[in-house]
Amino acid sequence: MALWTSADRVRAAIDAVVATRGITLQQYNVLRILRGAEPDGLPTLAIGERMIERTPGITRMIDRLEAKGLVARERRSGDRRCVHVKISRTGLELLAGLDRKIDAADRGAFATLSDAELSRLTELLERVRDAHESESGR
Amino acid sequence: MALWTSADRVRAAIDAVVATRGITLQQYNVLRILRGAEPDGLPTLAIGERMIERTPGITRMIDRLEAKGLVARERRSGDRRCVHVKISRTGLELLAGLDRKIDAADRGAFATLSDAELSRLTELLERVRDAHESESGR
DNA sequence: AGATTATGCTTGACTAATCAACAGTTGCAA
DNA sequence: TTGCAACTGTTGATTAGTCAAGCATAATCT
Repeated sequence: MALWTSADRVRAAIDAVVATRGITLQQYNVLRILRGAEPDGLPTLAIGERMIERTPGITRMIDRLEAKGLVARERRSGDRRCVHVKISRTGLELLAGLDRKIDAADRGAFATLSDAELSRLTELLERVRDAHESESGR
Repeated sequence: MALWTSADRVRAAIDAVVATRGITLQQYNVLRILRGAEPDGLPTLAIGERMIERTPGITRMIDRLEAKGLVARERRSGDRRCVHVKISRTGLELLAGLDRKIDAADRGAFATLSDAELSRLTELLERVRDAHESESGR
């Protein structure tokens, strides 16, 4: 319970920040992933692998992001099944405007912990997560 | 990120267990809360306070649980605005059939941590959560 | 080569969560 | 006591996530 409620509190705090620019936290995460994949872009499913959502959800989220002009789809030569998704200039600008605020909110969320406590927390959480690696298949 | 992904992994593990009885994790949590409130039952919004969800979600979740015969609504004398929700016999039986499996899944989810590490993790998480108490209003 | 299987993504139908607005009830104050 | 505000739920509309099935393309097998 402590795990779920604290995760939700932090989520709510960060969500409030990204909501000021009209996107959701999940969409923000996708944009961040795509920024990290510049300038090549990433196939749709490769984005999904780094996220919590299932495949069809990714397709529709990309739909919404594309409708907002934040990303672009592109069929490449080579494997024509793949759809490469690239973040647009507008998308990059949106992220740039959000970076500092997110950083502040993130820092604020864990402000009660010292640096040492924060690393300890991260370490324990990663061990819990990684223990599920094999079973859950992700 | 470690917080979110580990929370989701644990959620998925527990969710898989309750899904075997046709309910969601949130519904399971509501039933647990109501079992804890026996034999009085609880007003609808009081359930919401102990959960992550917002108010309208609670109403509809109670709708679904009522449709399955797992809970019952009852207007009490006294404050006629309140709707008391009580878990039914069927609901209690469903929980009873789930208890051990949930317990096992829960234990399994954190099996990589020693008891001391688990208490440390809980303590850190609670501090993160409680730090948001004032701002988020819950 | 041709048939079969696997991959990558998309769509449709369904379920669920959220926001805004509402109705009934209560409390409080002029 | 009456009128206004607050509280407790509920509903409608919108948006989003999930499963199952489908289409196109690619890889594999004989």
